[in-house]
Amino acid sequence: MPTPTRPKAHKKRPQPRRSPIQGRAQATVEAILKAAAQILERHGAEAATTNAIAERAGVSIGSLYQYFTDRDALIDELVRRHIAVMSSVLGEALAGIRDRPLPGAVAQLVAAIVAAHRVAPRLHQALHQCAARQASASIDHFETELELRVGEALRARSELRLAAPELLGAALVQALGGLVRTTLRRDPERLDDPAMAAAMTGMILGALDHAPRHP
Amino acid sequence: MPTPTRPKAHKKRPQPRRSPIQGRAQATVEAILKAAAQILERHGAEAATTNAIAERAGVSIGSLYQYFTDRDALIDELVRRHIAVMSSVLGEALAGIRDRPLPGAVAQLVAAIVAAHRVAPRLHQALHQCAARQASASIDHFETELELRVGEALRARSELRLAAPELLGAALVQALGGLVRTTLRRDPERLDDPAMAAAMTGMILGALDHAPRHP
DNA sequence: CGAATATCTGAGCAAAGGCTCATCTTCTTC
DNA sequence: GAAGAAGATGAGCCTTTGCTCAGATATTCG
Repeated sequence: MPTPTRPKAHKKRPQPRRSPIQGRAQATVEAILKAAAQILERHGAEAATTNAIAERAGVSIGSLYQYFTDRDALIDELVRRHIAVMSSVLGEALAGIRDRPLPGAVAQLVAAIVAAHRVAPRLHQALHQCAARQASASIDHFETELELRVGEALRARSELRLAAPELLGAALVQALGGLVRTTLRRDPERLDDPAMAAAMTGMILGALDHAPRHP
Repeated sequence: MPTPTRPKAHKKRPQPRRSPIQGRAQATVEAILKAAAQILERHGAEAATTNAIAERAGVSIGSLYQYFTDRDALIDELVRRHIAVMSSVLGEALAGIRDRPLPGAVAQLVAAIVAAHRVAPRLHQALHQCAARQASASIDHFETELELRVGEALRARSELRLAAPELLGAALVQALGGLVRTTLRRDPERLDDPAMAAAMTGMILGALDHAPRHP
């Protein structure tokens, strides 16, 4: 975590908030973010009021507003960190995938997507519901990037001769994402079911089989 | 629409609200529901306050609470109607699917799911965000039912010898649902792209190809 | 018509939540 | 150790929003 909480310039006021300099201020900021994440995970989006966050963090409401311009800025920072973690998990889980033969690579992709969504599923869902515009946009951006990466990877496998690898990549990521999210919400245990992973890899491999190709 | 707005018995008060008898009362109820749907579609979940709904409906806030115990009851009724429409569209689009050979049947299933989600995509999304507990539960229940239907249909095709048709049916519906919803949110036009439908049918057919089977 | 019933009205209450600011405490620095 | 900067406090302002209630208006029907 390089730059801890530099307030952002988004809506109207550029950065009317203080940056933490002393150690205790850093600790305060971390406590606030941790409290927010905990409340979101355990009690959902509606429960994450600024007063509740400050209370759980053990700081006064005034302190919270000394480092975050408003509630949305706080949520934004949380989203940023959450995405960073997911991104790193994803990156590691995807290592070396280019050099593997197709079936194994697909299995690895499935495992990677599952692993990324398992980082903090309830937080993930709560952040989605938070409806901070910037937050939703950030999550969207992250997902789009993953779609592009998969699309490129498919294009790189020239032996497949796919006519529209980008579209297919997006479709696959969105479909798997939907499946994983629904499963996490309704029956998290099920995500460990090997039959689930098998169904997912089957879908991907099958989609590749049936995809339109270049002549 | 048989029973127009009979208030529901869910939380604490059984049905402390009036049922419309005269024609104008019916009209009031319809106006309220229509206004709520319009606001949800055009301005999203947060904009749908009870006061805003009453104002748009051209009735006083008091009238609204004469027919709905609270905001959630109103949302619930909206969800009920929305699901009824989607369900009927789905039912029609699925007619005769059992007697078609597999590839055509799959294409028909894809078309049906797309058609159902196209009924009122923005309303659909807004209702999801509304977070009325009962509302989310109703939508979930509807989706689960569709999953079961697809699962049964797969089991009925005994020539496929699928080991776990129900699981596969659920996975397919959830994956397609996720894909369709994301597409509707990010780029609704894309849903008309034949390549999209092709990708979806490919995923399904492929998943069937690769699915584990009975001996 | 007139009573009874049904419908409608909208000012405003109460609760909730985002956020400010005047004030106090702690730390740094010379 | 004194001054100024950084950090922390929390009562409470202000807005929003769900919802009530006392009463006005409309409809039905003998």
